[in-house]
Amino acid sequence: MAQYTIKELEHLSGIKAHTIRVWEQRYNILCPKRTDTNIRFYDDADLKALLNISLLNERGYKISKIAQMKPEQILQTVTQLCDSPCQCSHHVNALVTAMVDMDEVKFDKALSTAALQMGFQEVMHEVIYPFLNKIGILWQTGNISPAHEHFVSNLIRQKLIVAIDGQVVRKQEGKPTFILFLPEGELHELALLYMNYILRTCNQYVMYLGQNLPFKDLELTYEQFKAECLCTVLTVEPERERVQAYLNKLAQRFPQCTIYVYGYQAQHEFLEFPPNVKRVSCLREFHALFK
DNA sequence: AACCGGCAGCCATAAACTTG
DNA sequence: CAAGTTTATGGCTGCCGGTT
Repeated sequence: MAQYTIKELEHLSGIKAHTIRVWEQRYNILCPKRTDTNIRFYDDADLKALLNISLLNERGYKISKIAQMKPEQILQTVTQLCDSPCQCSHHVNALVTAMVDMDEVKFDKALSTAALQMGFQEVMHEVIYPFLNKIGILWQTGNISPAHEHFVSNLIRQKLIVAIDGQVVRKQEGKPTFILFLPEGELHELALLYMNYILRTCNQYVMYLGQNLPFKDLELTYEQFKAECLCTVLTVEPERERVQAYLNKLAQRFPQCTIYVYGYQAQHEFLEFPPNVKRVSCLREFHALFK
């Protein structure tokens, strides 16, 4: 069972650590265990309870009212609220809960109901991305196990692949070709898959080469198909110090291409983008380019 | 020993809300 | 609408464990 510090709870629930302490002191909301040195730590049950409370609080329920409610009552009210459409944060919370439970059915159900209510693209932008951001915070602190990471990324991957499958685009004369790839050592594929989906919905012709692609193979494919555009996502590779050199290498080796670069490593302020390399700072922006 | 970062606990205050 | 109440947030201080 996972353990969380008060800071991690703050990130996951959006409730400030200070406020969590005050609520505990005033209303006995959450009674965390303590270390020998009196530091609070929380378990999965605490996290789930707080996610529900934060949802009610967000919807205007006063904390004093919530504190008076019994746990079953809170659960019931949350369920009622979740039935009303167009509320994104509860979908995100549902995903976090399903993840800590490693409950595939629940996870799938959360994704499906969200998709039913708002459509797949909106779910990607409004639910899955906020969700990945939230747990990204946990990944950085090492509190999420690799098992959790695989669990969620595989399920989301499946959804994306099914969605992509439904978008067949034929090569036509005069239509540009996009090559999508991740650099060597890079395995974080979700964003690249989503770019694939976006391009196909915008009726663009895509060659998807996937993760961990050696530079040589990229060159070979390029030579063979003469693509007009390249797209890539830099999450951990290349490292901070080597990103600039990598961008320059791409620009120099593929001067005829427009190269779109997304991902954490592409967002650093100090980077200088060569004229044919475009920084993608969010995927909505990327989508807007091809509408 | 001096310093640092994170935390608990207390107090003050701003902002939102309720009541008469 | 003014006064009172509730709630969230920020400041401050001292404590603790770890580091230099």
